[in-house]
Amino acid sequence: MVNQARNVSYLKALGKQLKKLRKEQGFTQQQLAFESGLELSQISRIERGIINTSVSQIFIICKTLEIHPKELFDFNL
Amino acid sequence: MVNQARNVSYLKALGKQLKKLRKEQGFTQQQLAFESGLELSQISRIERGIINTSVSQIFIICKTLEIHPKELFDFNL
DNA sequence: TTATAATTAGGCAAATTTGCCTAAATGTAA
DNA sequence: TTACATTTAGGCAAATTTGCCTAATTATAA
Repeated sequence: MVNQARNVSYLKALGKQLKKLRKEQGFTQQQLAFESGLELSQISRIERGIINTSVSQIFIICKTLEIHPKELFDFNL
Repeated sequence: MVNQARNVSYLKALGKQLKKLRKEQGFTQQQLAFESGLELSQISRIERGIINTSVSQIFIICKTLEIHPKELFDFNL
């Protein structure tokens, strides 16, 4: 998939939303990484919107934060 | 990412939801593929839940179907 | 400021997805 | 059944993600 189709603006918005929800739930990136089993570097990449992550990781993150995936996609643009 | 962490049940549920919404919007897989610029085979793989697709493709599909990503994740389990 | 926590950054190999292709299987209407 | 539309299936190379690692940068509190 070429870069153009990666929808960078969406990825940025998604990352911003994740960061917001993670903090609301009182998690540091490290805690989220440890409890989800994902890599700290990957959490960071997702929040910065520089990676086009998979829906599985979205599910894993949401389960760890105890939020519904719908919440993570609840943003404009 | 090993297969276990791919959350197959979630991917199956997501695929089922996509199929439901695509039909509600009156699209065939081929139409969705053409209008979104994604591959027909990829649409099929996503709906069958055999692939762990990316959030970018989710955004692209939702835009084409004129639905909010929240709707696509609006299912249980 | 100083020390510590938290986040960002970057490289690399292995794993996985994706587009492209052809073909088979299934569904649908006449 | 027959014809046609739709979906599923599978192989392959290229593109991309992911985990693992170390280090640098930024934020926070004493």
